[in-house]
Amino acid sequence: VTQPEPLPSDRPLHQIGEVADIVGLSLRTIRYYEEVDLVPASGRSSGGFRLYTDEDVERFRVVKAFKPLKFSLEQMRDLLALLDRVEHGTRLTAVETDRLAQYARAADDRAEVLRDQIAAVTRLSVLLHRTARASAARSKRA
Amino acid sequence: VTQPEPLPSDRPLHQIGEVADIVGLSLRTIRYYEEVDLVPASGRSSGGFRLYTDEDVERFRVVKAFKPLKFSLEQMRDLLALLDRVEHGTRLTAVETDRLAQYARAADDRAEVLRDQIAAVTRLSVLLHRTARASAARSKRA
DNA sequence: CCGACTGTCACGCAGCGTGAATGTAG
DNA sequence: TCTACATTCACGCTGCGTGACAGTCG
Repeated sequence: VTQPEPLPSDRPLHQIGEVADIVGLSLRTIRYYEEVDLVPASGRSSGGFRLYTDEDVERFRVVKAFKPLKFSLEQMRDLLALLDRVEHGTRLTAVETDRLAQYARAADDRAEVLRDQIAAVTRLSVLLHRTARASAARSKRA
Repeated sequence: VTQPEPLPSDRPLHQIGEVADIVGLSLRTIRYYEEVDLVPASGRSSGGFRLYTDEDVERFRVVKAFKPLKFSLEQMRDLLALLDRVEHGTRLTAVETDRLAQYARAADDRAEVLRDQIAAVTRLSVLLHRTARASAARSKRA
């Protein structure tokens, strides 16, 4: 009972500026991701404009989400490929499933680091606020 | 009723490797921060080794904490200078106090962005875990 | 035909990593 | 004297920013 696949002609195609607005990446970054073979455009207009499907947009979202995790290009490519294959209903091998789980754990670990950073930043922020207030109070008293 | 300042000779001096271990920065990074005039060494041994005071270490901690906030070098230098002056008991002008408060608010804003990133990462992590589990289950069934 | 959008170079910069060759500390 | 730690070049890399100049879209 598979859903009928929407025809390619049904899918809206986006040009680069639209994608940039949607996902919040610069044009340069989007082009760069193509340059390094991370998220190539699905097509080109007759005049040479890059055209992206909604799936492409989703890939950009994934990349953006994983960017702060500092994975290597190699790893990002691998991860995107795995997700693509899952999306297309392809069966993953045990090894691939394992890699997916590893990425998930790696993400958890790095998220932990990010949380620590936030904690440190927050502490400093509090200190700054306090210092600023104290400094303001002293100048009032004078 | 000022506390008697501890003599410089009382303060322990650290060489670069020790500092690196304490704050968790690479030697290269520490030298780089000196190169760009962010945290210069307080002194040098007779043979040319960089020597750092506990205050210097604290400055490295501040820089490290603010690193994920992506402030410019200019801003980091300014902030460190302000904190130094506060530390030394120097009165800040109203303008400076204001800048301090602005940095604090900027830190809050950027921390917010970091939180969003973590949320996005977490969502993706959950998805990955789930996908991996589903994939594993299917291969078992086969 | 106009203005907004996009294309491809190509240079530049931050923030380090990574040697190599040499000197210092204890 | 040994060796662990430090020094200064200096080149390399990633991840884009930022024009410049030309072509495309509607």
